[in-house]
Amino acid sequence: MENTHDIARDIGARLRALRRMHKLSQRALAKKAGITNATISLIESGKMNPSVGALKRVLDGIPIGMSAFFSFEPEREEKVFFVAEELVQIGRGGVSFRQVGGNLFGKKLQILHECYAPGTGTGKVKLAHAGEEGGIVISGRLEVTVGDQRKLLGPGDAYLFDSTRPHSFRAVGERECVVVSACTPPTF
Amino acid sequence: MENTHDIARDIGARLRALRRMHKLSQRALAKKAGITNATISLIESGKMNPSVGALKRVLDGIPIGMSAFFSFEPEREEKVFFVAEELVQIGRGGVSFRQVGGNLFGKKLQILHECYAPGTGTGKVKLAHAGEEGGIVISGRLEVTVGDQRKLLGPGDAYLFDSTRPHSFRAVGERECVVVSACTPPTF
DNA sequence: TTTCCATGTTAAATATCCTCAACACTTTCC
DNA sequence: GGAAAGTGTTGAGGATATTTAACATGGAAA
Repeated sequence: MENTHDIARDIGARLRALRRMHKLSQRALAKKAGITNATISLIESGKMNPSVGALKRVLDGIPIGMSAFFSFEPEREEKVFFVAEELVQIGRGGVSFRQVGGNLFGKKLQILHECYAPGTGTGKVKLAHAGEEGGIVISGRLEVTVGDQRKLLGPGDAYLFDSTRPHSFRAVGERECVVVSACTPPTF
Repeated sequence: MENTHDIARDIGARLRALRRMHKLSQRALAKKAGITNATISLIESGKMNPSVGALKRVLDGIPIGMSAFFSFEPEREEKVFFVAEELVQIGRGGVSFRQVGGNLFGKKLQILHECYAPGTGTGKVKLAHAGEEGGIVISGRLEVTVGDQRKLLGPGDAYLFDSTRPHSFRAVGERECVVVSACTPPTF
């Protein structure tokens, strides 16, 4: 459980890194943002939780969008190849999600190797989140529901839609169902 | 110039739409988020600027990430399902690319069902373009070159990298190689 | 009808953010 | 050296977010 304090420190670290990356002093940024340098100091040192409005004004001064800010992370060496065993397991129950890349912080693309046991799925509650997602069925039969549309897909069939539409997945038939899917931006 | 009030109303509208999409009452969401329903009411009606910490906790209750929340926008109607025959053929030579969705104008995600005849590939010239791409090998063996790294991938193995790095693909061995890949943004 | 439970809104009190002003420190320039 | 202007940090107080506890409305069941 991530508490308010952790969030503040996370925000602070991101802001400090970004500000330095743009070669701005706290005062310079504060002036562009229309707030005081003290606020920026407090935010960066993780000593307070800025309001969304205040953060927005600061980010406008850099400039960077809210969405980009929250998917930002200081650079590191990138891992490119992943053998099958390295795909991290993030599913549970009858559904198994194997993700390419362990930490997608700062990434724009999430690719999953999904395996549904017969009759299992994402549950009754529909998912809905920002972004776009799609996939291709490799084997088995997958029932996909998007908004009020529903369709049964077999091997070679595919789907692609805006993730803000409520959606759910369920494997039907007696064989397990394998799907390769992609999301942008990552949602887990 | 966007002022604090506009931001508050924007946040409120997004949150209300998302909450209803997930069929949660203000109180139900408040309980999951660990805050009071009054706060959610005030946020949704645009009467205040929540702190980032408070917003984060609310979004955790939905759940949706910060980045996704700020890139969220209302839905539109479009084609979602594609049977195998509808995947448009855009490959040539020994390589066949079957794309999900015919016209990707305005889309952020491109998903391909790729099939390489033994020994074929994307050619000697390395590709390099904006975006990010990844994929999972379904069958056969694929040699992937990214920058000065090269690796031979088999079924279940995967790759994920920034597309600005020069890269190329080639099927090796005697069997054909099948891969499901994704790009954001689309590059064809 | 009456009661009950759920919804969203709001006033007053408390907790927190944000600013103003000052502080200590370093770098730059005479 | 000393002044001047830069850096980030902190205390006190006014401004604002958040809680507590109530209010008003609406639908469902008796």
